[in-house]
This record gives sequence, structure tokens and C-alpha cells, in this order.
Amino acid sequence: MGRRDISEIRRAEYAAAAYRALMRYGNQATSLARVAEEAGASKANVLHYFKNKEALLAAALRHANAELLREAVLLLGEAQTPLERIYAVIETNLSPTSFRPQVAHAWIALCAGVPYVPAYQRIQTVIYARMRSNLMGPLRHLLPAAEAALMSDLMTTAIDGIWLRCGLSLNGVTQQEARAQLEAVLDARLPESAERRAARARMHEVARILIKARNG
Amino acid sequence: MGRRDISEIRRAEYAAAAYRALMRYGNQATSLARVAEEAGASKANVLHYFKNKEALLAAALRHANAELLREAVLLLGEAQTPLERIYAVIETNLSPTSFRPQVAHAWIALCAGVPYVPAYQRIQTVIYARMRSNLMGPLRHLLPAAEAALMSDLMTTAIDGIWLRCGLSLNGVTQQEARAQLEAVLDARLPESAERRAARARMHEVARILIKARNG
DNA sequence: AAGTTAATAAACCAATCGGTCAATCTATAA
DNA sequence: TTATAGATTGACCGATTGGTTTATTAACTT
Repeated sequence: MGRRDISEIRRAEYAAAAYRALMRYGNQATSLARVAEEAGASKANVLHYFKNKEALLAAALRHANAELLREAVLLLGEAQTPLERIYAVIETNLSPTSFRPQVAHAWIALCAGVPYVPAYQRIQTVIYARMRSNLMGPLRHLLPAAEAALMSDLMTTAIDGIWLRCGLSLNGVTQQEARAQLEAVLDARLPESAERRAARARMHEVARILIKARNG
Repeated sequence: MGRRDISEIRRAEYAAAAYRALMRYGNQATSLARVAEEAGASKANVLHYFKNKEALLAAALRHANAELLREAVLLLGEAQTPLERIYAVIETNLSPTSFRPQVAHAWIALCAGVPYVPAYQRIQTVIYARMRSNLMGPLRHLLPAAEAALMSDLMTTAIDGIWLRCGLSLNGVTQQEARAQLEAVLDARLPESAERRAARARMHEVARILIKARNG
């Protein structure tokens, strides 16, 4: 175990601790002291590996995003048709890994900081670019360019709105309600068909299997 | 000018100042000192009228919500058909009063605090209840109950997502893009028709007139 | 005019914030 | 074994936070 390894290990540890704190206590209450406590380390050592709080929280959000990305890659890897790729995106965003109030809290905190913290802005830009790429790819095969762009934007918007509501969790958006809403979005330009039914069923099944495998 | 009046005047002044601070500097940077400076008063006097910061910011958000509500009432008052009432909601949320990054910032700050600040939660609950009422009313006339509820939820979700994007304003959601997305949402269950075209045109015109009157 | 009440603000407070520093400890390299 | 570089930390710092206290001013009541 070289000294170089420790650096990376600590950075990952502290980023994960910061993410946990962000989920549990919210942005306001996530101080360096609390993150250090969460990680079982000293505040000074956290700052030994991150030049400041902003860098730490940015790493925390990238850490969380990487988790989500891993799930997306798995699902997209199983998709074989454009419609299946669209449902892969939907299933990813509804998977229990991400569709949880606590996770949503962390992302809302990110959104709140975007206008004032350049590092957050960069993360958000990357996330949106990937979302757009994941959706535009399959949509281009199914719709004219303008309509594909519209549907990509609308699905992104709807997913954002669903996450927001999930984070507030006032009346607690059910996964089923969220799914129904996203299906309705699809209805606007990709009317129900045998292909769509098949794609939905298959990716739902793939998601179920992957989740079970991860938990088991 | 009785002493009772001054109390209400100051409360309104300070709430408005807090809302301005929330829009300009974000939640993080909105301190009592800054709000007092924004209001041209002393911090102590702000706390003389609000028992603490939480109450002040809650009043600020209610103040902002009241502004939005006034606009909604005006538009809904002109709507004469169910479809027009739906478009009244859409136009309200796209009006330049509310559809601005700064305004969205303030609301995102609210959302970020909802899980931790009970007062914010109450405000959010009221807002959602009114939105649902405004949408379910007309939708019930146009769709079966279950479909009406679905569309109400979906429109709320989409509006939330649009506001969120507006607040981030990375690629800057245009009012036109937002309108196109909401039209696509309607397409899912209320296909384009002569009635819908008429309702859209009329409420768009009503909104234009009201905005012009307010600015002029 | 006198007395009471509310409006206002300066000064102050303890707590906490993000961040620095100097000093230890530890483990590898020589 | 000793030297050295990195890991780790307690103590500390100035700034800022939300909130209180105390004193002064202004205004209504009688």
C-alpha cells in the first residue's frame, strides 16, 4: 500500500462522507466539521486532501454522479433498440439507487448552488450533456430532428420535476406515479405500439434483474 | 398612521427585502445583516418584527407567492372555458413576472430547505394544493378522473422542471422552449383541436395585455 | 403636559463557519 | 538505523452567523 494509494483512498472516503452528510443534513448543515465527523477523521485532514469546501462538495457530487452513471451504463448496455435505450434512461432514473428523497436532497442542494458555485455549474453541465446524448441518440431514429430535440428536452424536464418532487416528498411521489407520468410524456410523440410495449417490458425486466443482482 | 399600521408596513417591507436578497445573493448568502441593509434598516429592527430568520424567509416566500397568485387570479378571471383555464395556468407560469432565473433561484432555495424547515414545507404544500386545484378543475371537464389526475400531476411536474432549468439557466430555457414543452404535454391527452387553438390564442393575448398594462 | 408604549438601532454575545499552522506520528527509502 | 516525506491532528484564527440586550427616540393616550 504505497503512499500514493492512500491519497486516492482518502479522497474517495471523504467525498463519500460529504455525500452522506449532504443527503442527511442538507446543504446548509453540511459543514467541514460534520463531514470530518462522518468520515471519522479530523477536519484538518479533510482539508489536506481537498483545497477547500467547494472542492470537497464538488467531489461528493461527482462521486454520486458516478454511481448513477454506472447504473446507466449497465442498462444502456442491455438496450438493443432505440425504444429500449429510451426506456433504459427512464429505468435508470427510477431505480431505487437514485429515486430516493435523500438522493434528491443532495441534487437539489447542487441545483441551489449552481448559480453561485462555478464547480457545481460544471458538474450540472456534464450531467445534462450526457442526458441529452443518451436521449437524442435513440430519439433521432424515431422522430424528425426538431421533434427529437423537443422530446429530449421534455423528458429531461419531466425527470427533473419528478426528482424535485421526490426530494420534497410531501405527498411522496410513488415510483409508479413517476413512471405513469413519463409514459404520458412518451405518448405525446411516440404513441403506444407493440414495439414500445416490448421495449418497456424488457427494460423493466432488465432493471429488475440488475437491481436484484446488486442487492443480492 | 397608527402604530398597528407600522407593524404591517415594516413586515411587508422586510419580507420584500428578504425576497430581493434571496433572488440576488442566493439562500447561502442571505443573512439577516444583508436583508437589513437591503431594507435600509437595522438588523435588530428586522428581528423586532420577525421572531427569527426562518420566519422572515417564510414571509418572504409567501410575499413572492402572493405576487404570483395575483397574476394567476387575473388570468383565471378571464378564462371562460376549461381549456382556457388550463392555458391560464400555463401563461401564469410563463409570465415574465415569474419566469426569470432570479425568481427561480428563490424558489429552488425554498425547495432545498423544505425537508429541514417546517415553515417552508407548509408553504410548499399550499402552493401545490392550489396548483392541483387550478388544474384539476378544468381537467375534470375534459378527461376521465384518473386521466385528469395524471395530466394535472404531469403538468405540475413539467412546470417544476422548467422552473428548475430556468433557475440554473445554463443553456437558458427560452420562454418559447418552455411553451413548446408544455404544449407537448397537452398533446399527450388533449390532442390539438380548434377549441385548443382558440383557447391558447385567447389566453396568450390576455396575458400579453395584462403584462403590458402592468408595465405601462 | 405627562406618561406610557412602541419603534429603532448600536453594541454586544456565544457559536460556528471555513481555513491555516505548527507539531506530531508513521512508514518507507537509504 | 537513520533520514525523510507524507499522513494526521489539535490548537488556533479572523470573519460571520443568528440572536439579545440596552438605551434612545418618537408617537399616541389621557
